Amino acid sequence: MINMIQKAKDQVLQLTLAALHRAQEEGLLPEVSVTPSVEIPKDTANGDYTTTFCLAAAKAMKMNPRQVAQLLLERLDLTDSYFTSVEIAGPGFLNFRLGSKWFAETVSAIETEGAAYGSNDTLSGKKYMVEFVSANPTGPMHMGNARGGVLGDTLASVLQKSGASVWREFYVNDAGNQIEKFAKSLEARYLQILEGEDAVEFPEDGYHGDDIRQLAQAFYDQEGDKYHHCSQQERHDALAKFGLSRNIPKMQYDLARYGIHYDQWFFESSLHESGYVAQTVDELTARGYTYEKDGALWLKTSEIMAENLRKEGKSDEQIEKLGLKDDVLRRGNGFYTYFAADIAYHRNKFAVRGFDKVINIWGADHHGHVARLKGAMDALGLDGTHRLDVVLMQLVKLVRDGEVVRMSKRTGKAISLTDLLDEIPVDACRYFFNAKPDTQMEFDLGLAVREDSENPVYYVQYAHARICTLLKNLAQEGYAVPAAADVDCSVLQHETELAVIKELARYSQVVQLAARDYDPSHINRYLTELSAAFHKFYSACRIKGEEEPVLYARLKLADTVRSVLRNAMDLIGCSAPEQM
RNA sequence: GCGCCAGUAGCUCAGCUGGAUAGAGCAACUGCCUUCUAAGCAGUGGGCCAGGGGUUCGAGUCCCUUCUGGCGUGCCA
Repeated sequence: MINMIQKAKDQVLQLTLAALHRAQEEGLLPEVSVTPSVEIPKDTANGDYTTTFCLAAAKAMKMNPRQVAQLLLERLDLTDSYFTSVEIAGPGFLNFRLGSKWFAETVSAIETEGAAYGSNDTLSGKKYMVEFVSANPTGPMHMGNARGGVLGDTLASVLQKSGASVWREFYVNDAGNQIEKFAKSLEARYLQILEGEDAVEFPEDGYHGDDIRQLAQAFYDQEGDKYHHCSQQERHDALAKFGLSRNIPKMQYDLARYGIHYDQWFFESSLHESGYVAQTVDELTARGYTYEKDGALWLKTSEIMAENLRKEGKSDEQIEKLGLKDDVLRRGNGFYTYFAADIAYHRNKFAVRGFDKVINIWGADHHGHVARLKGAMDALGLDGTHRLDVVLMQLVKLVRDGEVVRMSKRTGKAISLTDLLDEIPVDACRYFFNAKPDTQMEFDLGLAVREDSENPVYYVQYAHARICTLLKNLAQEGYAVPAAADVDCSVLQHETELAVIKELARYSQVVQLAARDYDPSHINRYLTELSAAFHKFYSACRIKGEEEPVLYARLKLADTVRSVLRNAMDLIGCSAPEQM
């Protein structure tokens, strides 16, 4: 849990405040209530760390920022600190430059922490669930599921690295209307096999994909005409059960090919069978949040949401304009809606299984559902507003030869996740889909297929492989990687060497950012930047043939990069090959 | 109509929640392998940060507004 960036920042803060107090004791500067902020300049010409304190405080002090900076500068004592110099720059920045003490500590910290390096305790003790993909088991998964799978899995890893205990879950929608539709579609295909294509009409709103035909055929191969003349209910049940028994393992298999494994596959049907859905609806009724109208039971969604919006400071007029509507929980025909089951499911996550925080990865087309579900949790006294977070992921736009490819289960023309996996290496898929959730992505199939050395993942993998070979070669010559304690970091003076160490130090911060933003793409960018820093170092500095202190220091540096690259590649589920 | 997300180089995207001259990768062009992996490095060209107002020492970042794209607004899931 060592964060060298934070340690450096804290020290800049302390040094600045100490100088400020000295100046104040001497009566040269007035008291102000401005907290110094410490930043890392984009351009290292402006130092390694900088504080804008003088700029921010000058106004309150009614003084010139540079004048304030000068007074502080004269009172800054860098003895035994991480820094070797400070200077005033621009309108009044105080720029600090790191010295070898910090570099040595950084290398040593990474060695000490090993595979745990990068972890932090910001979420320690918290019980998280990440629910992701949860694709309908009625057909093949599509590109959006691929994105959601990668995103959810990596996010879960990032949260774990931040100290949380994380449960990965797939919600199987094996109940309700779409299962009915699934059964009817299978039934039509099954009867077509028995009676001929023209004898049986296919339902207009059924699933038209070839996978349905194949499932019906497989069912026929197994059961023959056993379900030809039975009751429709019996046939439906048998077909749905058969279809799911084939589709779910298929999904598990495909996700496993991506390196995605769940702690639990949670079945919607279990909530209905145990009566938990009915109980949950009763609980809402008991709390006064439901009413009956037109034979159906409704949830007072608009009332709950309006209350939440008022808490956020929205005016009644603004709320009025939203045209909030209530939702049906139990239909006129007595069946519970998907929404009712979903409320029960989330109640189960909080009330039964006790997760502190639940994160759902949903397609952006479900965004209308977010506030309603949170509101329903609030109504149940489970504080959905703060404990339920939904990451909305923009759908992937498929493009082939400049033409948009629509993905729809019904047309049957969609490129499935299986096809994708057959065409593109897993590492490339994981790296590509591990992108910022809320931007629309364009996936060019033509490009993806021939994506090899152009893919940024290879840039990172190459850096890793390069180091591994290097270490092997040096080992053969009798040069083993030294312990950090035996390395003299002060010989590392080249700009590229220092840049590598600064990059290495950023890792835990990056993990923390990814966890905070629910955006694991921070890790991707970091990997690219660390690799770039290494490649630059490698081009600028030789290792073999150097004087021993330099050779060993650089060897240690290369090995440290290797370990952090490996660490971060593991985190996002990409392999780090030792040779390419 | 209302709501959510987005608009930054030719393309794909960063920009650490307001800091210094807006950055990478790809594509284009120019150099660099008899010495640790050239799947690399160094360099060149490329920008009204969608438009307009505002807030302040300072705005790609915050507020208002217009435009463009995606999605949503079911007794579907």
